Amino acid sequence: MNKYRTHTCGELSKKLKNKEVSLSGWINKKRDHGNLLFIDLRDNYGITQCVVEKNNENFNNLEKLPLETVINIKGEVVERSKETINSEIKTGEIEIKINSFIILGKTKELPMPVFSEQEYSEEIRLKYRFLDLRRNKIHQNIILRSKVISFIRSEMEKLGFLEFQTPILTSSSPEGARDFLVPSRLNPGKFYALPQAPQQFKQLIMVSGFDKYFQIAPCFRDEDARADRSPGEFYQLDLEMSFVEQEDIFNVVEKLMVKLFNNFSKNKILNEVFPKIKYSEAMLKYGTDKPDLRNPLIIKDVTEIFTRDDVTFEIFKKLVKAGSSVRAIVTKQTKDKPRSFFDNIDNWAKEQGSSGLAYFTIEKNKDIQGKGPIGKFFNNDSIKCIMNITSAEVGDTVFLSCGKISEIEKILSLAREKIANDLNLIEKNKFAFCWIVDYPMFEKDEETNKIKFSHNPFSMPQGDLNNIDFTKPLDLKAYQYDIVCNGIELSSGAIRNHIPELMYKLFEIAGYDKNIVNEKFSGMINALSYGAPPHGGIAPGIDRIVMLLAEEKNIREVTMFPMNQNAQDLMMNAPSEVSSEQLKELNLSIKKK
RNA sequence: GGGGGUGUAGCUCAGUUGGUUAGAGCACGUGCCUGUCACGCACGGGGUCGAGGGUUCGAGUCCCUUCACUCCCGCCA
Repeated sequence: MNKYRTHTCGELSKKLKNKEVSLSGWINKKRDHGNLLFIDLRDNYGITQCVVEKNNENFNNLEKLPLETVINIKGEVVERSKETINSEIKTGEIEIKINSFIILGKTKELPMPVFSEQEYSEEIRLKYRFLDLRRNKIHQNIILRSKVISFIRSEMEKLGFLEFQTPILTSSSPEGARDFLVPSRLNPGKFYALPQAPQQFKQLIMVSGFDKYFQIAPCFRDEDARADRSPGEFYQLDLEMSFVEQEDIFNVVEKLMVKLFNNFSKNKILNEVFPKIKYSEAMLKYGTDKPDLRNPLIIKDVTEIFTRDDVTFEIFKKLVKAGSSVRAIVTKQTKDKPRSFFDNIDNWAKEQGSSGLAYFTIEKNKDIQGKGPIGKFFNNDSIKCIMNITSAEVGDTVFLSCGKISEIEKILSLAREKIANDLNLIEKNKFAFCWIVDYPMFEKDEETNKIKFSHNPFSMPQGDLNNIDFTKPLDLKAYQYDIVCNGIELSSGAIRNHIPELMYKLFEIAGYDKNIVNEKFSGMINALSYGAPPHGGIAPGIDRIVMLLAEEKNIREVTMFPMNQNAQDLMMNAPSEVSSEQLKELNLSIKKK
């Protein structure tokens, strides 16, 4: 017999009544009646109530144990009387009558309670993560994460994918996020980089003829944190397939996501065939390439209204003349909302750094008229024209933003979310997936005015490969796609460019000459020159998938040992200083400030 | 790099217009209590009010600086 336990704290029932058992776990909670003491013993599997009476020789010692002490108890399984059954817990029909106990792990005074549903400061949670992780909600989140990953592995294997590991120490690449660098001892002055994704390796795996690859891959990017973005490291379901077109990738991922989300959540998937939205359409209708489709609000372009003579809103008219655009969000039947509702939104928009949101409500007496701060600038005809474009009706409110397209896209995208939340328009408990497709190959850098890759430089441009018009690079579309759920970008992927000449040409447009490409992407460009199959893939973010399934708003809630916003591990004290010997070996010196 | 929020007991928080000795719940300690499951009751210990400076007869409260955590912008092929 194992000296620590015969059973776990989650499995005992009436079937074992009157049996002698041994349990080990943490003291979750004590209820001390003076002559009768209840101890809730907790382990990974559940909670079992243990009871001891005054006449037992262990009573006084057990009474003194602080919460979270780890003990082993030996005792008898007793069926509870009807009135004392606790239906909240799995083992609620029995309790253990304690005969003896041993302390296995003492505890100091707790910096944070384990038995409590209160929220605690992030600082204390991260410093004492091992205590935080004992708490039920996050404990279950981490278990869910484990199950999700197993599920994905088994599904991928069923689909014929092979799992491979790729190097963690690799080379820095000029595109993309900041790299984490690792100095090389054997090669003084040179550095490895941690992979931002196994991008080149997975393509090399295809060139090596393995056909279908996947990996639960760690990715490292030295960028600032957000609620849905861990600083430093995160995990992707990285996958790549040979001899495929875009639709083949969609098929695999769509089916996997539907199976996964149906298996791990009760929330309904709104469209099991995910809608495909062109990038340009997404930017127009939602102002972002990661729209939350649960949100019914749609943005419309109404710039033309402000070229009409009968519209007298001179501020916007002047801006439009100078090249600005105007776009609108319409809220249904909001004419009776108090003034404060509208002003609130306008003020909020100003706080976001925009010039605010102009608005008027459509009313009808004899004629149709606009009511509200800017209502008077529009007459019956011009309002009808706006109603026509935006599908607005009498009683609706029109919010307007005017400015450079990139600016109004940004503010209206945020306003869509803000207004929908204020009006409670977002269907909770639903998953709304979509594909965003037809990304542009290039975009203009707003600061330098230079042309750069808009996403992945390894993507295949669309069109007849023998006859691509490179004279208008900004018009080039790529076989590049994102998958989005509830406004969260889950992953992006692409059909890759496997033709070296074409790759050189595209890099040239982005300002990298052949020599740089040969140097920076030597492994890949070389491989593509020796018979590369057409291939493509995608890499859904594991952390964000689990976050959606666990219905958490913050990625730390599904990450076992996360870093804080400043990329520090408060529990392990990372990053930390290193000895001068270590620095010397690496040929490094620290610049004093 | 920039903007917002928060910071008071081990933990979660309250603290009015600047005014006596800074409070509550949980945790901890002591005592009472034989059926609780957020057990109950009584008593007790515990505070650099994030730090520094200023205004004032008087600062947890007002002003300035700064630090920490967090959310957002930038950044994230």
